[in-house]
Amino acid sequence: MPKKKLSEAVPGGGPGGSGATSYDVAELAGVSQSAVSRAFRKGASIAPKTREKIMRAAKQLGYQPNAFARGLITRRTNLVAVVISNLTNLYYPEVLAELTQRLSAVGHRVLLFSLASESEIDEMLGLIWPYRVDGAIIAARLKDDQIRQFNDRGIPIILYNRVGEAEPAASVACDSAAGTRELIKGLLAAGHQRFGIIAGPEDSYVGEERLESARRHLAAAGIEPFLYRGGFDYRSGEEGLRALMEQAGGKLDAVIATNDAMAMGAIDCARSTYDLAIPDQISIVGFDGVGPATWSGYQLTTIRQPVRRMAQAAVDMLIERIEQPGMIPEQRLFGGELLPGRSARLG
Amino acid sequence: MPKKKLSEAVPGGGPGGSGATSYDVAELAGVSQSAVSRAFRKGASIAPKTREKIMRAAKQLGYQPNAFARGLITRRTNLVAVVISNLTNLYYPEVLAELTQRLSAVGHRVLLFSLASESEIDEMLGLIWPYRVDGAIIAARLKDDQIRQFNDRGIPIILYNRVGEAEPAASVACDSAAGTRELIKGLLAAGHQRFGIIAGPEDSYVGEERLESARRHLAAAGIEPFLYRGGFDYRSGEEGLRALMEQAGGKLDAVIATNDAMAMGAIDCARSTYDLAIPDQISIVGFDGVGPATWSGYQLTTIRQPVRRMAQAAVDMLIERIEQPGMIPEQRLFGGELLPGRSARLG
DNA sequence: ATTCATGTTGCATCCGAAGTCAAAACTGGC
DNA sequence: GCCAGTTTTGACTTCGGATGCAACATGAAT
Repeated sequence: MPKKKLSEAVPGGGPGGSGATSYDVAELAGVSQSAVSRAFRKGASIAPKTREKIMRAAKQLGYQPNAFARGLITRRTNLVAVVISNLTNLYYPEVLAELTQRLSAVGHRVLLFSLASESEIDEMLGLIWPYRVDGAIIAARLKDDQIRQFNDRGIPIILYNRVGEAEPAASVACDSAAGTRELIKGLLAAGHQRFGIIAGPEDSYVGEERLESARRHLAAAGIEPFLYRGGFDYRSGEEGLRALMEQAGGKLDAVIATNDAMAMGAIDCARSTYDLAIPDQISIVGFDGVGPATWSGYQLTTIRQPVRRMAQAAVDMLIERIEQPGMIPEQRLFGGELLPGRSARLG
Repeated sequence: MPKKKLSEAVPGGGPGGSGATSYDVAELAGVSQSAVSRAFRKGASIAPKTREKIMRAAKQLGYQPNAFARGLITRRTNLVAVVISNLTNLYYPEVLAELTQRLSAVGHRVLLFSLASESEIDEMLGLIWPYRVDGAIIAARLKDDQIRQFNDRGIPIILYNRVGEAEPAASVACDSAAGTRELIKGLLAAGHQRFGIIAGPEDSYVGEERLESARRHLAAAGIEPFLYRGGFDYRSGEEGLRALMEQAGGKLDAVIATNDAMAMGAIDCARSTYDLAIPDQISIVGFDGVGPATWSGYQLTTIRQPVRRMAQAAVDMLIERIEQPGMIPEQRLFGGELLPGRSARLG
């Protein structure tokens, strides 16, 4: 009785029960298990008509190679971890959708992790390791030692809109500084004098970059802006506008919000609470170019991140680093597109 | 030489390289591989101080059990497939965030699939099978034969805001009919006479339910509404309002949009194109209760789906069915919450 | 017909953890 | 100190597919 490892009779009795294995297919096709394995590996040494015979048997049994068995032996899992800090942000769903589809297109599956707070990262890493992912795309703030853990394990990662500090890490980001500079150049050219900034939380990398850039360019024009710190959400925008108006004694020419959600909050607040006409009485700009920014109720003046290109780049870079480990981490910075909108007067 | 299967010297030389196995830990701790395995399985027969010794060795090597090896032998992968048709919808990111976090909390990982179009489902199923997921949560429209494939393979699924037709399937949904009835009851009580409906695409299950319910309740009051079919997005809402105004000869009392995004589009269009005051000159209602619905610029009158409770229920039901296969599929219908908002006059 | 190159095939082994089972190490009672 | 009863332990096998290697088939060249 040389045949072994044949799965039990299918419980349901129907064709293609859950557990057809390569041995089952081999038996039905009258070949060895190795042949079945080869039939499913493109480029393997197998006669076309044998493959065809095997494929026919496989289809009949509803056989699909077990990714766990395959991953165990090949050490390639075709899994990519995607870590996104807060999904309820308006911006990330778009990124996630792009990443998921592009990763699928190149044969990888997405293992999704979302964080309720950045402090959960270490805990989450412990959940990633067992799955031996081939790589990771991370849109959350990793500390150097966390990046190092990936490097030590030889798992390539791409940071999305973040960059490593001491530890080398490949990254894809939108040029926040340049985008902010464009906006400010326009606002200054249009003659705005009294500026307010609605910034994000201090632990946001892009938020700080945008804030920093805004301050620098305003300072170059001899302007000291009022500042409010929010949480990147709509309510922070409303609250921020109120706070800034207070600080500025009601006289504010322009408000720079470091993302669109806050800009929209500021716009609604300016209209409803202060009865200001936008952009005639006050200019408000955002950053990101999320969907609602182009809604006719807002028509936000903002910088649109080239999400599709960025996602494509992240996936390409990751695959490249998976195929060819040990490459020097590359950093790609994308320029955003200025959406003129109608929420600000630009010169 | 009885010791075998020890991994090579760690390439990086650092502690905790990528490939520590249970054999490595066993050697370092001076025990057998079986002991290591037991140390990581709660409830296994192992002396507390042996476990401690092993855990220390494991930590030193950065060892984490290989989920692929474990999954292969236990036939439990701790993976749950989550399928979401279009992520760029405002509603689903919230659902996804909830699902991901709750699944994590019960020890499951999310394998995410997103669809560019519903026609890709068959293709996507082929990508799911190899991973032998323990279960699936599906917010996309499955045909009966697709549901059957899950049933045949013994993979429990929960349909989210969808229900099976002929084929039995567990599901979690928000009661669209009841929610719509509430809205219409209110609108009728406030004396609205001329109604328009901005519906979603015909292949949306919830969309059709809401439309159907709206028509029925209006018919009961002897009202025949104008109808426009959109695509569930903001632009459809704008376009829809325009189309309805045209149909109604500019005289429209109330507009029922079958989701919030379209309702917001309709509101903006009513204000900017027709210069109508909301809700004084026209009432507009939505459905879902997405984030922007409560923004002060909209304050949408809508039905909020209890997303958190629904996600929790979906996860609970799924886990239950994973632990105890063969249960009769249960269907849970949740009532929504009426958010009065300020976009409609309700009686 | 013989030889050699090329293309296919099957056998045996491996990946890494989990579980079975029998042997070994404790435990307490006398 | 000995014995029965209970933990605890390690050797061995298993999950399902991939792959090196040797055996085999095929066809062309001699």
